[in-house]
Order: sequence, then C-alpha cells, then structure tokens
Amino acid sequence: HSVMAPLAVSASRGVACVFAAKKRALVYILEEDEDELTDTDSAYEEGKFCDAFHSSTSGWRCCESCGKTPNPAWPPPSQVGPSQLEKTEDFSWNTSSSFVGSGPVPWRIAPSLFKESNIQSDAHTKIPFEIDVSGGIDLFGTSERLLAGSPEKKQEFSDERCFNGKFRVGPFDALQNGHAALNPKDQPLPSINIQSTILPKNDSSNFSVITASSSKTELDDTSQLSANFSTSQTLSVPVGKQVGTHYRMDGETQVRNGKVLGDSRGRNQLLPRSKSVITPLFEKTLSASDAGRIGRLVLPKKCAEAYFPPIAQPEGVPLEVLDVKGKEWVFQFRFWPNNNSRMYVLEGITPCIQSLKLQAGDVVTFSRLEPGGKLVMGGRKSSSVPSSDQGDGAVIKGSNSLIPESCQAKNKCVEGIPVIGYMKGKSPSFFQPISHVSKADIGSISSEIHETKPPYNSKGNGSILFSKCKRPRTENDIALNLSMDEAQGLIRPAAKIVASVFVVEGCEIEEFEDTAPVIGRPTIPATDAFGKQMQWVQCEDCFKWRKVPQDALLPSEWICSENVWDLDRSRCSDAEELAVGKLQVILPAIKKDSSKRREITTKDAEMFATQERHDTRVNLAIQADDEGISASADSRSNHPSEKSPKHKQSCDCAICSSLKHRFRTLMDKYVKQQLEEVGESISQKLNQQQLPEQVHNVETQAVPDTGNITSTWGEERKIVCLDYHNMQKSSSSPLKGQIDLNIQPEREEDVSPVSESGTGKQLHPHATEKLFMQQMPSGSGIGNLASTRILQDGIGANLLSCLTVDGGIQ
DNA sequence: ACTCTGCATGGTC
DNA sequence: TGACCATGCAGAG
Repeated sequence: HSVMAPLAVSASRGVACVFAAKKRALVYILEEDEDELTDTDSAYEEGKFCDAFHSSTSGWRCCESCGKTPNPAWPPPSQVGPSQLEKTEDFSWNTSSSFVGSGPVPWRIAPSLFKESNIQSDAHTKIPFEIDVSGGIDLFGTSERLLAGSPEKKQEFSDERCFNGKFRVGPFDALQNGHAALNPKDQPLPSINIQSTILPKNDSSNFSVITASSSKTELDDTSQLSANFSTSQTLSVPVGKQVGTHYRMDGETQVRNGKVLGDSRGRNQLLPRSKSVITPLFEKTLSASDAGRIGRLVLPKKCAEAYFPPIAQPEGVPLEVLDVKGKEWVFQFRFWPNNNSRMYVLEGITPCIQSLKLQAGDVVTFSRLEPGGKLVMGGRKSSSVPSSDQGDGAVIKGSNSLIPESCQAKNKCVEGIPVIGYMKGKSPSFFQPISHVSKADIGSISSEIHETKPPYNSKGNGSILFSKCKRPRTENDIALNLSMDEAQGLIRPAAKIVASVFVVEGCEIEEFEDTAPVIGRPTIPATDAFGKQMQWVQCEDCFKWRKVPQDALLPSEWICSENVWDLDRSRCSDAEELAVGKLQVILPAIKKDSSKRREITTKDAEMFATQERHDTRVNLAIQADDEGISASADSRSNHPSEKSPKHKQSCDCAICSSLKHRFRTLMDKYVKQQLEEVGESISQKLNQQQLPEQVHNVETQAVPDTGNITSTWGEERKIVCLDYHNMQKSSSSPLKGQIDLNIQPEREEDVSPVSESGTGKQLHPHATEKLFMQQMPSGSGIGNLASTRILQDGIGANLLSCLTVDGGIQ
C-alpha cells in the first residue's frame, strides 16, 4: 500500500484517485457520495480490483492469479503496428506522472434497476458486447440498439461516453503524454453503475480502457445481440422481438462526441456475422469541416488519446479502420500542435464518409472489434436520430430545430441514459429509464430510432444531471431522472405473458415480446376449495371482495359489474361470497366500511406526498415515453395536462397499463421480501419458543376451506398483500389504489392533506414500506418490520391482525 | 486557379 | 481562465 500514493483527488462530483506505482497507474473515480478512496484497501475491499489483494506486490497490475487484467483500450503491442509501438514508447505511463488528459468520466445509471442491487462494476469489468449478428454492421443507427452497462447500475447502462470528443471527465483530467485516462464511475442517481478505467498496462505504455458501451441498436428480426460481460453474465436478446426489455448491466465507457459511450446498452452498430465483441468507443457529430472536402475529421482529443494509438509525432500513424460494410480504410491519424496542446485529426476520411453517405450533422461512431482489436467506423444519419446528441435541449419529435443552439452547435448536452429497452416499431420505450434520459432520447426513441444517448457531456461536465446545456434543468427533468427506474418497476407483462428472464450482472432482466405490459388491479392470489388457483379482488365501488379466475387481468378500477365469472356476484348489491368473519380471516386487511377509514394524519400526508412525487415521476415517465419528444417538452415545464392529454385512471394505453402492471409485480416482490423477513422472524420465534401448535394455528386460520390463500407466495406474503390492500384503502384516496397518471409535478412538494387525499394511488414499494412503518404506533416498539411486532406479540392468530388494520397495526 | 497542409483564431464550455 | 475544437487562412504544391 505504501507505494500507492494518490496522485490526484477531488472532483466536483465525486472523487478521483489516481494510484500509480511502478509505471502502472489506475484512475478511479468514486461515486459522489462515496467516501473518498484514499487507499488501496478500500478499493480492494470494494471489490473493484482483484479478487485477491496481493499485498506482496506493489501496484495494480495484470493479475494472473485473479485473471483480472486491465482492459486494453487499444490492441496489445502485437496488434499495433510498428509505428504505433514506436509511439507508445513516448507515452509510457511513467510512475507518478501517469495521467494526462481526461479526468473522471461521469457515469450514470438507470436509477432503479440498480439502485436496489447496488451494483458496482468491478473496475476491471469489461463490458464489450458480444455480438452475433447476421445483419451486418449498421452504422446508421437505423437498426441500432444498445445494451449497456449499468442496468442501471449505472446505466444507467454505464455512462460515460465520449461524444464529439469530450469525455465527461470531471475536473480531474489525468493525462499522460497526451493520453487520456478514463475512469468513470459515476452514479449520481440511482442509475446504472458504470465504471470505466484506463489502466496503464505495462511499461510499454499500452493502456487499457474499460469502456461501458451504450448505444442504441436496432436490429433486424434475425439479429441477435448479446452482451458478454467479463463477469460471465451474458445477455442475449432476440432483437427482433424485443418489445420491452429491462437491461440491467454494468457497462463500460464509450465516448460519443467526446462522450464515452457507455450505457447499459451497447450499440451494436457493428454486426459481424460471427460472434465478435464490439466495444463502442466514441462517436462524433460531423461538423461542416469534418464532412467537408478537406477530408479531415477532427477527433475529440480525449477520445483520440484514449482509444487511438498513441502518437508522438504530428505526422501520426496510418490507421486501419473497417466500416460497417466491412470495407477497410486507412486513415492518417495525426495531430496538430495547437495552443500547447494537440488537435487530433483523421485525414483522408472523405471517401469513407461518402461511402457511408454521411454528412455534416450525422454521427460517426468508432468501435473496436474483437478479436483483432480493429477499429470499426460507423455512422448514423442525423435524420434518424433527431436531436439525439443534443440531449437535454428542448426537442420536438423528429426535429432538431428546437434543440438549443448552444447544444446543437457544439453537440453539447449530450446526456441521457442509454435506452434500456425499447419497443419495437413505434412503441415508446417503456423501459427506458427516464432517469438521465434526455428529451432527445425520448424523441429519438419514439421515432423508432432507439438511440442511446451518451450521458456524457462534451465538456467534461462530469454529470448528466449537470449538463452544461444552458437550459436550466427543470424540476421535471429531475423528476424524469428519478422516475424511470421506478417506472420500470411498475411495468409488468400482460396476462399469460411470460417474460423471458435473463440475468446480467446479477440483475434479472425481464423481456417481453410483442406484448405490451399491462397494469391490473391488485388481487390476492388464492386457491379455492377445489384447490383451483384463483384470486381475490376488491370492487372499486363497494369494496366487496370477489373471486376471479387466476388468470384474470383486471383493470385498475375493477368493479363488481365486471365480474363476468360470477354473475351472482356481479353487482355491488350482491353479498360477498364469504362471511365477514371468514373473509377477515382470509383477508384481514379488508375494511369494508370505508367510513371507518382512519383519518389522514400528518404522517400520512407526508407519505402520500411521497407517493405523489413518485407517481408524478412515473407520470412524467409515462408521458415522456408515451408522447415522445413533444411529451418530453411538455413534461419539462408544464403539467402534462397543459399540453398533452391526461392519462385517465382508466387509461388503458400500453404505457399506463404497463406501469400499473409492473407496479403490481414490484409490489409483490417487495411484499414477498418483507414477508420473508417476517416469516423468518416467525420461524426464529417458533424455534425459540417451540410452539409448533401455533404455527399450525396460523396455517389453519389462514387457510380456510374456501378461498384459501394461495401458497404461491407463502403465508407471509399473503398477509402483507392484505395489508397492502388495506393501506390502499385506508389512504382515503378517491383514486383507490390507482396510479394517478396526471399528477402535477408542481405539486410534488405539496404535502398538504388535501393534496394527498386527492392523489391516492398504488404505493411504490418503498412508499408502502414507509407508510407501513408510519402506520405503526410509534411507541409500540415496532422495528422496521412487522416481524418485530410479531416477535413481541407472539405468533399465531395475532399474526394476521398485527399486520393489518384499518391502515395501521392492530 | 485550385487543392492540400499546417497552423492560427475565436467561440464555447 | 484554460482547454477544446470548429473553422479560417496562408503558404506550399
């Protein structure tokens, strides 16, 4: 440890620490809220590096024993031409002066997905995209879709990307001999956690770059894109049928227009037939000069230094590049001295640009194809990516015209998180994490160009959230940033639709094909006397509980009249199937007398305010997704209703439905988790007290002969579900457990009871928990969960009641 | 006169 | 204020 001295620290957002030893260095950017990494211990403890810390060996190095090695940003010496090797000598990472150039690259992830998982990419994690494509390389983004890194964990497909040559590296610019060192690990908001690292690989100054790729990729029906992570997690997505896909991956960094391309989605513009790994590097919007006849493409300095071979002489080196068509080009990669700096250019690109039919305003992308380490150059027509690079700017669907000039001119404000998923065709991307998703992103998505926006801000702003775009971020922007992850959690597949689940970086990704997710009224799964699966649902109007088929997908405002399965109970005036007493045993949370709903307390008001904020975000997310760019523009500053149609409670649009359904799923999971804890406590209690008979009692009471609660989730879960329902009802919300899709953002801070009372809706899991806790008597000594109470009160018949009550704990 | 090359300038961040 | 980069421009070919 002693040899590892911090070379640089402190960044406006986050802390960058550089450790160098024996010509090896590592830049590590800490998350904003993380404690400053001041020693290697912490890094090691966080599992950033080797699985085993080699205390006997100084410096970070290619760890043979762990198999973790720096990720070469550029092909190893063997793959680099002689001239390049020559140059590398000039750029050796010498001891403490190792870094020059880029500083921390801001990484952001889709909030929710990884928020829970708290995924932290291993600094050495490589997230190239293993692509198996049969459609050839798509350079124009007409068929692009990216999978990327931080599923959010930073995201957000990871996120530091370089667009137009600018890394989002914060104040920390570590350059050595003109080579940028990137190491983004920035996850300000709940989002995809992406880390990018450039490590000096050896004395010959080859450096490694771990890039999080994020790009959008739209694949043809036969294409397959898979992201192969060094962590052995793989993502295989049948692109052609991806309707809604949750990607949760940690990504690496890429640069796009100076921004590292590193989202959770890897742009697979390059689609070789054979399985190859493509690591998106960066992209740049062609300027007039770039696209001019001169044939010189100005390369973003940091990108050039990070991903192109190091050059010591202005003459540079010839660079072989493949285009999407597989054609090989040779450009001269060189630089001009400029203000004591360098201006990197690719010369001789005109033929290639023309071949790709690119022009000023279009985007040229650079990726690296493995094996071989060849550079692949792609392009994307600007027309296909409306305002894509302008990110935060006001954007109108399909048009760049509304992009703030400041953003357009410099391709700044490129922000947003790579679209996590997308809806084929014109469907909005349900799963795009609103967080960090710029309006432009939304716009591009809605326009069938599922473009991934590098969150990277050209000028090294370092944070998507703090884009240098002149337009001040509005409250709605923030809401968007916070809501998509949550919104994602609300989406669930339609009835009978089984999502394909695959795991990426330990995160489950649900993929739905061809069927938009839906939202249904919460129900309580159960089994009837014949052992048949069914579910209980409460009428929206009379609050009576009815049995419906297990596969029944009910609208959020389901009422008795819609009970087509039991016409004898298709009216609110019809009696319930179960006697009150029995029903209460089964559904203890039921409170049939709405008049007895407890009054809203201050705490409740706060709780509801939280809900409202949450829902507002969801609402915004919905709008953004649903209405594309125009919606985004609306949501930015105005209440949805002011410029766009409201989503009614009964709205059955795909987005609303999806969110509602997803919410239910999420709720189930949450409840299950909580109940597992409760159950665990109970089990412990039982073991301690040795009261098996009480357990029996519980089961007996919870499983009446009629309407037995299904064992699908276990008893605990059932109980919580009931409580959940009860809480909903007890919210005194006129909306009764529905998501208010039209909450005004302006009211986010409005915590008045009046406000709350009018915005009752389904609770976000966390909100539910909060409410749950708030409902517990403060002096009851109840801990975080009812389990505590259960332990205190014992188990058995008290179990159910202790968890449910008129909105509180009995 | 035109193109290419290298550098300088100025705007933006 | 400095870095970056788009573009202009002058000199050379």
